[in-house]
Amino acid sequence: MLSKKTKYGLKALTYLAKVEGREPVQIAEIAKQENISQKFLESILLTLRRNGLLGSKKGKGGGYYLIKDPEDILMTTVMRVLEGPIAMVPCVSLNFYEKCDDCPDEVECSVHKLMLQVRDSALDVYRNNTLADLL
Amino acid sequence: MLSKKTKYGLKALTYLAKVEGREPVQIAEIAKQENISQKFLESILLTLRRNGLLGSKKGKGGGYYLIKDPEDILMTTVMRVLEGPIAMVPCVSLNFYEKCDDCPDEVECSVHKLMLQVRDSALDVYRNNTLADLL
DNA sequence: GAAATCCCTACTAATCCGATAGGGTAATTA
DNA sequence: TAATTACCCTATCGGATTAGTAGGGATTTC
Repeated sequence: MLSKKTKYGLKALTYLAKVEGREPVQIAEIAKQENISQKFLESILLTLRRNGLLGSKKGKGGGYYLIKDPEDILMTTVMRVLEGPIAMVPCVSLNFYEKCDDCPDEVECSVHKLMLQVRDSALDVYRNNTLADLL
Repeated sequence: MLSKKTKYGLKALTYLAKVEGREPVQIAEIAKQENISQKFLESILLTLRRNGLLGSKKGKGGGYYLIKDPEDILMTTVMRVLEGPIAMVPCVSLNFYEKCDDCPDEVECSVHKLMLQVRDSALDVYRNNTLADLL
């Protein structure tokens, strides 16, 4: 299951991508328009900012804004930041690899074989979609 | 993340597919060979049986066995039985569809757009893999 | 009829998720 | 420079889920 964190994060990014110019948008506005708990959204936008996807401006007229063009924001990045590993098992993860403690032989493992294909197909989708493609 | 339930279930199916003839195999044997908690595995094999993927035989010399040829066991079926919906969000699920309670317009929703592609690519993998392909 | 084995229910410890609460800090504007 | 606005950060919590445990049937075969 996709976490609400990721779902809300994606919606917020989409919302910001639609904004004219690059005007900062307040958390409260996004939360209201997208039906998201404001405090929860706050923490999500914060992690997006920490990971270089958003910029923020404090004080009156402040808010969050996209730091790059929507065309340059890959879903691979977004998903890794919000959802974590793309692979369904650590033993087929590119960025979060971990050996299984059971499973003596990775090459022979049926789970490994299957999940490798699933990972590749998901990666394929994420690599071929930027934020701009979702508008 | 893939649940251990699914992981163990897949391993058990693979194990049974490798067995000569269609001799019943005891839970204890599979559990030991594949490093799985026996009681936990028991409940998994039970759901596989209830869903028509395995047969069982009681009494001495009993155990579990494949009820169909490995070539005829699709991963789509296995995944749905063990892991549940293939889609990451209910609003793009074929067999477990549910409308989002937020989200006024599904067609405009960026999450929907992206997850639809992910579902299709995963389905593609599962439809093109039978148990026989994983041996 | 005894042994082997499947079958079923209930419980639990640990973890994660989504959300809430509350206050601190920095920047803008009057 | 003071008030306001809005971001920033920490802590906490209820509920759901997961992975596993325990214990005891019920059935079949030898």
